[in-house]
Amino acid sequence: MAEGRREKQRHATTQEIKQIARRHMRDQGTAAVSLRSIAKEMGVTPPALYRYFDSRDGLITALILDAYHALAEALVTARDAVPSDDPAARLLAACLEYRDWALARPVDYQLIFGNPIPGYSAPSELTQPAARLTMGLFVALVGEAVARGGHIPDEYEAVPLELEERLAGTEQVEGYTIPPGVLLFVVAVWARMQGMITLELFGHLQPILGDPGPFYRFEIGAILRRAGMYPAAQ
Amino acid sequence: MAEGRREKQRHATTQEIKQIARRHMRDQGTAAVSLRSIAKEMGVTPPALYRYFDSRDGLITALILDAYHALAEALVTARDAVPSDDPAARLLAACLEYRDWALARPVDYQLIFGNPIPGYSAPSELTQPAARLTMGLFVALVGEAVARGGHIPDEYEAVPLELEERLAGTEQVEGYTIPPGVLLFVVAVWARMQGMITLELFGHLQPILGDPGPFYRFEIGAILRRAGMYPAAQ
DNA sequence: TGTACATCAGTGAACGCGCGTTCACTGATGTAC
DNA sequence: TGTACATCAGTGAACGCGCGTTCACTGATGTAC
Repeated sequence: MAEGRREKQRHATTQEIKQIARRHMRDQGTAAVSLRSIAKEMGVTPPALYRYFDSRDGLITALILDAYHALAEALVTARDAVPSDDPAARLLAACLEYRDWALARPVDYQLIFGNPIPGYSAPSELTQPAARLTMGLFVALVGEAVARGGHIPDEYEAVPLELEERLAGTEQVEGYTIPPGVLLFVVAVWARMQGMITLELFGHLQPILGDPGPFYRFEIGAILRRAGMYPAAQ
Repeated sequence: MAEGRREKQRHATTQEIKQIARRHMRDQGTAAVSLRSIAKEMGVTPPALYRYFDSRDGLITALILDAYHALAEALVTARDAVPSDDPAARLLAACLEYRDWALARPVDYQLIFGNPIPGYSAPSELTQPAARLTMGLFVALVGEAVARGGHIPDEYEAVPLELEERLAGTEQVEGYTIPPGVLLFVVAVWARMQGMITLELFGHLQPILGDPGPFYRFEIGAILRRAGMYPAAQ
């Protein structure tokens, strides 16, 4: 009887608070989260929320951590929807899900990759491990793709000296060792996704490209093809 | 006597207000700009500021437009510091300045490329022309580089149909016609710069790469080299 | 099964705060004759 | 060169607002015997 009725209730209320907070952020910007307005919507007095979070910052920290984990989970789900004997297809699925998730949950995306709240930033000892989840996932996917006939494009194999030194220190990701070229390649792909998505989220691509979706798929396709990691057409 | 003493004073005060607003944004986040705190720092009562801006939103709009123009100007200056008979070197200079400017004035960068202020976004009829300045500059630089022996990498020449249709509509930029491949290539380069810079600004690259500078230069170098637009070593 | 007690979710009043914006005004600065 | 007038920067009081957080409390829910 570890999880009694009270614990369940408590958990449900906690979730409700976070859910409303996310919606407020979506509707009025990430800085608009306020305990009073959440309480109002729940039909409860503001001090009641202090039973669940010790301060407004505590709530925000929880939202940020949730966002990290939700992103990682979404990527894992997308990856695992593809048979594990086709690593290229799994990698592609994860790359495409990255954008889909960002567009579906722009607030969570901003909590991770944008200035979360004025003057506030989540303690990095909490966010760093969460951030590693996503990197680790892509590193593993590229690693598998390389093992199955893929190859890092030339330019990432010839790592410049000043970069190589640094990368030697971070060779261990998620417990297993990866060559600097792979890590560099992953970071490069990651930055490209990031760039296209933030430009799209803030409306900079639409005036030029209309729907940015085809461009995203084109760019991802181009880089993966150059790495021999694009899934064969069915 | 078009610009009398009063006009000069007025202009100086307007600049002072914006300068303080920028500093407050830098120190406490972009949402922290408040007329009252600016007035306090200037040793003036809050209503006095209404002589210069008709509301808080008006001030923010001015800051955003300033940011666009400052970025464009910085790029032009960096470009023109390189002899015009070396378009590749000019292009590279502009790409590197893009990051330098973002790091030097992160607030202005966020005003352009991030969620400026909760629930507020500048009227697009004002920002769009300003945004075009930057795009136009890169388009022109790449155009010149192509005319001087550069070439768009293969993958951007073979534009997918669904993209080609849309690009046909925006072929005119800054008054002169550009082929879809060039436009696509420019957007791709832009997105890469964007991605690396936002990741760096929010501290996501440092845990992996240490100083992200070498990585940025490496990536820009790689894409420009592949396009035959990397300046010859002196 | 029934009672006494502990736990804990939520209340209601209050605190001090900074915010954008309005209004009628004062007094200095510039302009026209 | 001197005076009358218009312009305009800035004042001070006031408005109503929503905010995070504290505190002593009530009353329901669960637990131990």
